[in-house]
Amino acid sequence: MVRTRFAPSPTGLLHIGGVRTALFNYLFAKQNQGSFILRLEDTDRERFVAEGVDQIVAGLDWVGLRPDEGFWITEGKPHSIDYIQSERHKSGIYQKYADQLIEKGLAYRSYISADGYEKYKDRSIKKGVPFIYRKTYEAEYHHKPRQTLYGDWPIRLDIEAVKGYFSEKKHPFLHERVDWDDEVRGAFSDDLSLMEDFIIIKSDGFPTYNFANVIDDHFMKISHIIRGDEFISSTGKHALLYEIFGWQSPKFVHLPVINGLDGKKLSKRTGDTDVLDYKEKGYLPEALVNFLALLGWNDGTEQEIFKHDELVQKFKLDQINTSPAVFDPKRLDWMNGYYIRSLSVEELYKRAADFWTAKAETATDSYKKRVLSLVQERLKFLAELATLTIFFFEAPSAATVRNFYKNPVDKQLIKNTPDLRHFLSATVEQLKDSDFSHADIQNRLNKLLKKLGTKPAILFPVIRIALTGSSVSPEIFGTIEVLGRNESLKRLDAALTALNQGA
RNA sequence: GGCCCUAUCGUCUAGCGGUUAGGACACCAGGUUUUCAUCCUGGCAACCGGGGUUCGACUCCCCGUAGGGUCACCA
Repeated sequence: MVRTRFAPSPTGLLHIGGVRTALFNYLFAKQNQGSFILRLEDTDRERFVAEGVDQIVAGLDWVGLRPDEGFWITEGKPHSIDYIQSERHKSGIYQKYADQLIEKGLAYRSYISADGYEKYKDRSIKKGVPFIYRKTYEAEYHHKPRQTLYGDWPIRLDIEAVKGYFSEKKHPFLHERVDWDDEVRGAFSDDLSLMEDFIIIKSDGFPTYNFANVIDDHFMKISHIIRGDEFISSTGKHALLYEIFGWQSPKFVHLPVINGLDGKKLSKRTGDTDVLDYKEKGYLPEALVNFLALLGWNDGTEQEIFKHDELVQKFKLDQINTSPAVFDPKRLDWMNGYYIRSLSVEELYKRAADFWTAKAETATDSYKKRVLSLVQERLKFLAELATLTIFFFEAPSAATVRNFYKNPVDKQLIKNTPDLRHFLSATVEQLKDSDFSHADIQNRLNKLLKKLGTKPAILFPVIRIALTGSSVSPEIFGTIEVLGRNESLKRLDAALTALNQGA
């Protein structure tokens, strides 16, 4: 039975890297008809951010990674506290197993203060020796208030004792090293003499990550630990703990990091913002998911577009890459645009509901849908909708129109200086009797082209400026059609007036 | 610094001893009645370096080099 977990710490927001990790856990679980579990690792009471919890939940919900079990299930269902470490801590489970280790002589309460520890560390560094804390230092360090209340001092694992323990058991390797396997990178072997007596219970009584992780993964029957590769270096500690407790270790899977375009760790500047920022900018969750799935994984073919179900079906652990990937926002934009283009207008209309300008509010649904179908192919993300469609809801100002005629951007309009007034009035004349269907507009404008003896590259920009107050817009016939008879003729006339006033 | 990981176009990547080193994004050029976009066509562009192993290495091994991770009472 495959059981994976995503175990974020609410010390900040849910970022891109976290979503990718959650995604891979989710995909692997779903593919194997297993369970995807969401666990909250909130043992760091000092850096706890309450809003972080809601944001993580909202972020996962938005990208559609619904946990099967966890401190949050789905909307409407109650939260479960069984997956919140601070709540589990109340049951005394972590302390229980720490006490067990103390009884066996494999762990000890460490009476060295954080300051004292630092002193030892500095001393070692000066000597040029790696700093590896051992129980023997305890004797050297006579801290006065040795008999303090329970819980005031941290508990450390006694590595030397552990070595002895496994040595007595004639374990083939564990008295010297811990061996473990990574499903994507292969065998690892960590030298125990290089592992310090790490803390398993902090002085505030809470377990450390290294300890809580092992206890929880064991009791939650996690089969595969899929996490970022920053955890590779602490996995030896986890593997050792599993051996000590005599528990079967889950499989370890470490994912390559995601870097920014500058090759360094993702930062705010390079795209690692709150996932919900992507929602606000109008990225489609399925596009983000598709994009993220391809960061560190591919199915060996040239396919790049994978629908949700396809990802679930095709995802393979052994196809995960070992080298870091760079988050390229342009590629995301392309993929998002691709997904937007593949939406039906009806669906796009639903998705785009929050992205219209204020002026668009009064427009009818059908009008907005027609506008949408005109701009759909040029949207990279929904937040672009407002600026791309503003002229469909608001006539350009006389000054803007005048300025575009005075300082044209279009190449042909710079080279040639048509009689603007004549062109505009001829257009009005030509369109006056049109039924304003796309075909008829096209037909009439083509006739006009002949009549004026000019080229599309000259006439159309002239019309475009009058209609949109811009040198950029969707194709001209469609724009006129959607704008409709009244508005089109009105704007053409207004442009004429603007020109006369400017002269 | 110790331990560990990684290394194919600018980017995501295919390759798993013999290929004209493939695809996609980006970029450039041309085409689709005008712009931008879409779409189509074409182009530019890569095996970090040095040793081995081998008839033959992008592929395997070693050493460099570069980048990254980690050395917390953070996860």
